[in-house]
Amino acid sequence: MQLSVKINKNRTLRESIADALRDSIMQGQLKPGVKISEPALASQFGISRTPVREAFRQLDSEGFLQVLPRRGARVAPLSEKDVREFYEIKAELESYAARLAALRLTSKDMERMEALNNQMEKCHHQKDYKKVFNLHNEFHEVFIRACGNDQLHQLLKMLANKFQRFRILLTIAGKSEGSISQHREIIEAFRKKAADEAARLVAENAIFGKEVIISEILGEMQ
Amino acid sequence: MQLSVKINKNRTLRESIADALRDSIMQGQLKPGVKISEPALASQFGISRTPVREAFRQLDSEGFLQVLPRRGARVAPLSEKDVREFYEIKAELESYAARLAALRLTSKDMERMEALNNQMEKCHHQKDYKKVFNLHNEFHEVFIRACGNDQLHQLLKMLANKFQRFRILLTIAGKSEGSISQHREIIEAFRKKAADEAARLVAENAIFGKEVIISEILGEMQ
DNA sequence: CTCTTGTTAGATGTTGACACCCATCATAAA
DNA sequence: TTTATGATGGGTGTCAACATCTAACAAGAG
Repeated sequence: MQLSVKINKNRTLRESIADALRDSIMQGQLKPGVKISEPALASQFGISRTPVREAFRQLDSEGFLQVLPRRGARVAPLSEKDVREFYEIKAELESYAARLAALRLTSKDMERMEALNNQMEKCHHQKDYKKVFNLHNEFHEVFIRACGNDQLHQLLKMLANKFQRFRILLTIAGKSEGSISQHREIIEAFRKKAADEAARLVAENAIFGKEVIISEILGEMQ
Repeated sequence: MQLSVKINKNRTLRESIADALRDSIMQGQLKPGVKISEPALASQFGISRTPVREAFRQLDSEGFLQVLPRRGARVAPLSEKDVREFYEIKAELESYAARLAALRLTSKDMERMEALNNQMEKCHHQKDYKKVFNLHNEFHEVFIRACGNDQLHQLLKMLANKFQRFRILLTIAGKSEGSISQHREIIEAFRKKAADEAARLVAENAIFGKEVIISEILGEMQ
């Protein structure tokens, strides 16, 4: 495996390694179930095993790695059931965030969501899927942050990261038109300050993502 | 500080230390903001710093410790806002779990919830608050597990642990009557398979907990 | 007196070494 | 052939030592 680690003088080796591993898992370069060897990683970067081990511990708690005592670390596998459950949790939490945000979004927020969604559409047509994915995340982050519940924001971010490798399949497969039009409806509901409608639409958006992932992507993968 | 660590031959030192620290933080023996020294902990148990450091990493990701690079570890402080946000997230997720569980609870589950709640009442009168708290947790766990979403179950457990030191104040302060009668209503709704009603009651139960904590406990602490 | 600049003691980050454990494979018994 | 037993090679858990950094205090300049 090829990990790119930028060793910044101000940062800890553990931090650098953890970030590099997390990125690599999130982007799907490190496949689920793959075993990761401490000595190999350590020698690959010319460092000792200690910072590598500490990074493992951290990523284990974050759900990216599965570290079994005396058995080493593997990339945490995610089952179809896990993905389904994730989207259902996301639907609940994001729709709650939307309900709160509906009454708190500023006009600046609204402009930003609109701009992000338009950019998303443009990038989608240009087939710049990586960018589509990032814009998609930023769109959702606007109202999640605006809802005022910081822990909810943090929690959703953590979950989104953990399942990024699956979520990104949606945009890579060019299935973003649905989301883009759904986003327009969501913006419209926010504009009307229709909290319940916004909440419902956001939940539907998540469930829509689940359905597409399950039926069209995971179905084909095997 | 007095940590009790049972060093089991089959378990890793890191695991033992992490569990001991987590317990101590959850039970409020280690107060928020208190600095924890690696060398002190290590020498206290006659081990080296390495397993202690790894335990720190783990507890940091779990939200119990706040470890700043080159500045050491402190017990993560939780603000009143954090507690409020936690209960609101709990309300959303548990009510979702209740809605799903309403159609899946077995008669055995129902009997168990009833038995747990009755025991809770008995222990409450006997002022065995530690036991009340555990029974309370078990009660909620019944329908959270029955909902079928394992990740939701895991997530709620993690959140409950992280905020245990506050939640337990409720029962210690003898404020459990409200919950006990609310539990009866919840059981009744489950018996009728009234999913929406059960969901609403469970959410109200969480918000009730929030209100009591905020107004009667945190208010008095300063 | 306040702020800045060494200085120093203590803590954290990292290393290399060692003991122990686990998986694997070879050998032997059934 | 299949199962059981026991080497062995590699990996993991832990340690002690060293390097580096932080925080606290002392001394000096403004």
